[in-house]
Amino acid sequence: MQTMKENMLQFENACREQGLKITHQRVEVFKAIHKAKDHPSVEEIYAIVNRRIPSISLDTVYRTVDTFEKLGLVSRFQAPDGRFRFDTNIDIHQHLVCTKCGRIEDIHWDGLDRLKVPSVGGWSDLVLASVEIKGLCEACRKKN
Amino acid sequence: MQTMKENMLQFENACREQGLKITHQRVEVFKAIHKAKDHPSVEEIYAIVNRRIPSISLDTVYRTVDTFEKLGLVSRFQAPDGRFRFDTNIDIHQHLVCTKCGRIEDIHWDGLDRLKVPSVGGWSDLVLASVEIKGLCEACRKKN
DNA sequence: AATTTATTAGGAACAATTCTTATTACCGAA
DNA sequence: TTCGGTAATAAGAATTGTTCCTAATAAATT
Repeated sequence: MQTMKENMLQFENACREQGLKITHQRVEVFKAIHKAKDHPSVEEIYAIVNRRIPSISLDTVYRTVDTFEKLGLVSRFQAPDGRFRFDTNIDIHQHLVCTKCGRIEDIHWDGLDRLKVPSVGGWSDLVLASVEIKGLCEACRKKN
Repeated sequence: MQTMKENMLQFENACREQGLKITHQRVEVFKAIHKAKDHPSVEEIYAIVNRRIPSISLDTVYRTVDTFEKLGLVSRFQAPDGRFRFDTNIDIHQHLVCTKCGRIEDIHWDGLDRLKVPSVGGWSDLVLASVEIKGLCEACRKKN
């Protein structure tokens, strides 16, 4: 577990290495994603950052989040509703998705790690990219 | 492995059971998905069916494909490019995705079947929904 | 064949994302 | 510290994928 200060340093170093400018916008977007625990969408990140930089444009959030993904600072995946969602956890790509409300939660599936990704004729560099498990979350189950 | 004739019978029976009309459009969309082996998108299905029914609208393909999914005749998933793709194979949800060209291939991951989906506090009815493995397909590897 | 009712075509509407262009601001050099 | 070159940004237009709306059409039932 890293502190926010450590995260910021890591972020700034990654930018310098790549010759990217450390802009106000990038700093705030980075912080917003790191603080949010619920896999925010671009729209949600925008709403958060907008409170600190009212002039920021949605497009900037899109571009910034793209940049961060290329730097390996965040991971991106598609929720079943079709929107991109972002995560500072770039290792775990196993998600629980509620079939009712769409809520997404990270999980760690013990045993899956130990399983070797199968080799398939012709294909190379195979890497397990994402695992999605569907179910009913606590809140939705209680509603019934 | 089923013949197309068997598939058509299964399709027609499923429609009758649900009180759905067996329209020209539905028949052609069904055939198109079954013949295509490459997880066609709506746009691609439309292009194929359009050759047989030039007047068909894109919206009809969307609706039809929705209907088929509800009947359990096809499965739908999201490609990394964000578009829906369809598959007549409704059992296997393990896909290889080429990081270069986006090509998608079904695979069967032996061993994954035997793994029990983990139980997570609060959540219920958990079902493994999809597994995505990224890599480089043969064609793209040869290009390098 | 006529009637009923689901389905369709066509285009408008919508939502998420990307593109365009003039303006701004980061950062290295003076 | 100030300045200039250049990457990054704001704003909104454009694009893409999908869904909605309505009058017209065509399955299935009689």
